[in-house]
Amino acid sequence: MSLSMRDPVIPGTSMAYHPFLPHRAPDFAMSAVLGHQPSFFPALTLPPNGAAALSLPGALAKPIMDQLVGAAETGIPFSSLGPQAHLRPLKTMEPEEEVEDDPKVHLEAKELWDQFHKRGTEMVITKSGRRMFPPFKVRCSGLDKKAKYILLMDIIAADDCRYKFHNSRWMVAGKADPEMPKRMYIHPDSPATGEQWMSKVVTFHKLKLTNNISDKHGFTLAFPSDHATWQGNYSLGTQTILNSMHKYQPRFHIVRANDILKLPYSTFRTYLFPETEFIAVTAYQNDKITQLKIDNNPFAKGFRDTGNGRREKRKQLTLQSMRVFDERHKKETGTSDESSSEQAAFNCFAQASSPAVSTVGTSNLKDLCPSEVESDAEAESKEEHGPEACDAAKISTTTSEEPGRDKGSPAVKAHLFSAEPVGRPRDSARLDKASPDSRHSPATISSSTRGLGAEERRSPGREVGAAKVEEARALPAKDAFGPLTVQTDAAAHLAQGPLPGLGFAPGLAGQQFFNGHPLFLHPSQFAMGGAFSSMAAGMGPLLATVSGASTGVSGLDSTAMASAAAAQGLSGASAATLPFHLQQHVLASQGLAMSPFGSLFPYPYTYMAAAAAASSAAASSSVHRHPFLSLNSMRPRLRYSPYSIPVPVPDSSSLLATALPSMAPASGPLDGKAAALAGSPASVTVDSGSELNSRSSTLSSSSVSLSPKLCSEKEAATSELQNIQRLVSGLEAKPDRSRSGSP
DNA sequence: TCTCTCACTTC
DNA sequence: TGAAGTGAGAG
Repeated sequence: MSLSMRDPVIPGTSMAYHPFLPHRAPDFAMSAVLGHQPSFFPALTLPPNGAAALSLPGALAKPIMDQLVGAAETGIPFSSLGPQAHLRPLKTMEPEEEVEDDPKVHLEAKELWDQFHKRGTEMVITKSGRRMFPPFKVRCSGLDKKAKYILLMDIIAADDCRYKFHNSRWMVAGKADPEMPKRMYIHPDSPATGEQWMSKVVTFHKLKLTNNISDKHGFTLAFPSDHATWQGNYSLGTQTILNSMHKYQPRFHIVRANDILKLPYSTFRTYLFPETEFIAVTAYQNDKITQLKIDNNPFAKGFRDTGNGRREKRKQLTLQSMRVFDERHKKETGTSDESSSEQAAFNCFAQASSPAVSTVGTSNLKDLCPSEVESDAEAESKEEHGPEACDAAKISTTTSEEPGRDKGSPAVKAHLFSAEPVGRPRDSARLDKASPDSRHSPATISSSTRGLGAEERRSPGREVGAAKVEEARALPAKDAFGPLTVQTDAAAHLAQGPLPGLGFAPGLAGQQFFNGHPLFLHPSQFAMGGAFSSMAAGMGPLLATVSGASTGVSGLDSTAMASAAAAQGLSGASAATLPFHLQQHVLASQGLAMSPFGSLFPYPYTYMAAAAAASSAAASSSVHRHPFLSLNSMRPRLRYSPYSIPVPVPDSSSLLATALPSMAPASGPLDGKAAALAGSPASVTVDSGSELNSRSSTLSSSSVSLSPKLCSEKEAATSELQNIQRLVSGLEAKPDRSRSGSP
C-alpha cells in the first residue's frame, strides 16, 4: 500500500464514520495505517473500542480498518502502526439491539431536601466553587441493563427574579441579572450500562457552584457569529456559574448513548425535582438554613453545638474561664455561685452566639416569586394564607400521579406540539398560564431526535408525545416517577437552530452561546476510554485543522496540548485520546488561554454546538428570558423548556452518512421563528413556593425564647458573662470592680 | 454583598 | 498526612 495522507479516497470506497470524522477521516486513517504520525494528532491512541467509531467499508477500507482495529484492541499508538502492524479481522459493527427502557428516577435524601426547601434552600457560591449541599443524588431504575447511558445534570434559572432576604424571608428584589454562561455536568462515570447505573446511587456531589464568571474550570468554545448553525459559546468544566441571590433549579438528564458524541442526537430524558430548587448566595442569609447545613453536612461538624467541634470547644473554653473565675470568686467572697447560674450564663452565651433563629414562622421559598414581580405580593399573600394544602401537594415527588403533572401534561403537550414557530412566545405564555400551578415534582421530559422526519413531527410526533404522556401518567410508580415524556421535534429544531440575531444582554453577547448551556465535562471524563472513544479519533481532523492551519490556537499546538494533558497526570493513552476540546479544557483549567475555533470546524462543531444547544439552550429556562422569546413577562414560572435535538439518529454504522444529509438542510440560518420553536417551553411549571414552616426541631434548640425563670437567670448569667468577658480580656484582675459593675 | 482567612472537619 | 470541604467572622 502506498498511500499518503494526501491520497484521495479511492473511488467507490464509501465511508461511514462518526460525525466527528468529517472529510479528513480518510487522511487520518491512512496516515495511521502507514505508520505516519499524523502531524495534527501527535500521540493518538485509540481506546479499546475506538474502532467502533470508524467504519470504512470497501476494498481499500478493510485493511485500513484491520489495522485500526488492531491498534484499538491492543491500545498501541497510531504512531507505531506500520505496514507490518499486526492485522486483525475487521471488527463487525453490529447494531445494538434496542431494548425499550422506561427510566424512573428517585431523588435520594428527599427528606433532607424537603427540610431545606421548606426554609428556602440556599447554596453558597464562592469564587473557587462550592459543592451543593444537600448533594444531588438520584437512584435510577427501569434502564435497559445492557444499554449504555450518559447521565448529566445542569442548573437552570428557576425564574426571572433577583431576590433579597428581608424580614426573615426571601422577597423579589427585581429583575434577574443577565444569565451566566450555562454548563452541563456529565457524570464522570458516563457512559455506563443501565445495570451499572441502577446498581448504585448516582451522585453529583463534585459539581461546584461558583459566581466567578472567569472561572477557568470551564472551557469555552466560541462559534463565529456568522456560523451557519451555531453561534456563541459552549463550555466544559466542573463548575457551574450562578448569579448570587437568584433562584435555580437543578435538572437531571438521562441519555441513552454509548458515546458523549452521540448526545446531540440522542433522546434526553429530563427530570426535575422542585425540592432541589435553591437560591444562590455568597453568604448565608437564613440562619435556619445555616443551621440545617451545620447539622447535616459532615464537613461542618465543627460548628455543631454538640460534639467536639469548634463551637463545643468554645463553650468548653468559656466554661473553663468561668470556672477559673468562679474559683477566684469563691476564694475572695467565700460564697459560690450556683451551677444553675453558670448554666444560665452558658445558655445565654449559647443563645447569643448560636445562629439566631427568628421565631417568625414564615419561611422563604413560599415567598419566592412567580416571574412577575408585580404579582409577587399577591401570590405571597395567597400562599401565606393557605400554605398547608399547597405544600402537601407540592412535595410529593415520588408519586407518579401528581395532580401537578396532570395539569402540566396537557399544557406541555399542547405547547410542544401545537405551537408553530411563529408566535411561540405568546403561545408559551398562554399555555403556561393555563397551568400555573402544575409544579409538582418531578417533572420528566424527554426530547427525542430519533427518526422523526419533518412530516412525522407534526402529527405523528405529537401523538407519540401525547401517548408517552399518557403512559407516564399511568405509571404506578411510588418511589419513582414515570417520565412525563414529551417527544419534541428535534430535527425541526436543528433545522431552525439557534438564533443568529439573538439580543443578548450587553456584555454577554460574546459569551453566551445561544443563551445556551455549554457542555460541562468532568475531568475524570478524560480518562474514560468509552465516552470519548470515537471522539478521540474524531478529533484528529479537528486538531489537524487547528495546528495545521495554525489559526485556531494561540501559542499552543496540539503537541503542546497533548503534553499539557499528559502533564496533568493523565495517562499517556488517555491524554492522547483526549478530544481536542477536552484537551483545551484541561489547559483551560490550568489557566491556559485558548482562542476560539472560529469557523475552522464548521462541521464537527456543529455537532458539538448542537450538543450544547440542543441539550440545554433550548431546554433552559434562559430561553424564556430571551428577549426574542420573552416568555417570562407572561408566565408566572417557566421551569422547563424542551431540548431541541438536532439530528435524527442514524444507524451507528453509518452515522455520518446519515447525519450529513440531514444536517445539510439544518445548517441554514435560523430565524426568530426557529428560535422560538427551539426554545419552546414544555411548561412543566413547578410551584416554587414552599410553605413557610417555622417548626424546626434542629433549630428550636437555638431559638429558645426565654421563659420567666430563664429570664431571671438571664440577669445573673449576664453578670457572669460580663465577668467572663473581662476575665478573658485581661480585666479579671479586678473582680470586685467587675462584679460591682454588673447589674 | 462579597471576599478572604481561619479553625475545624472529612476523606 | 495532606488536600479539600465547611461556616464564622472580619473587613
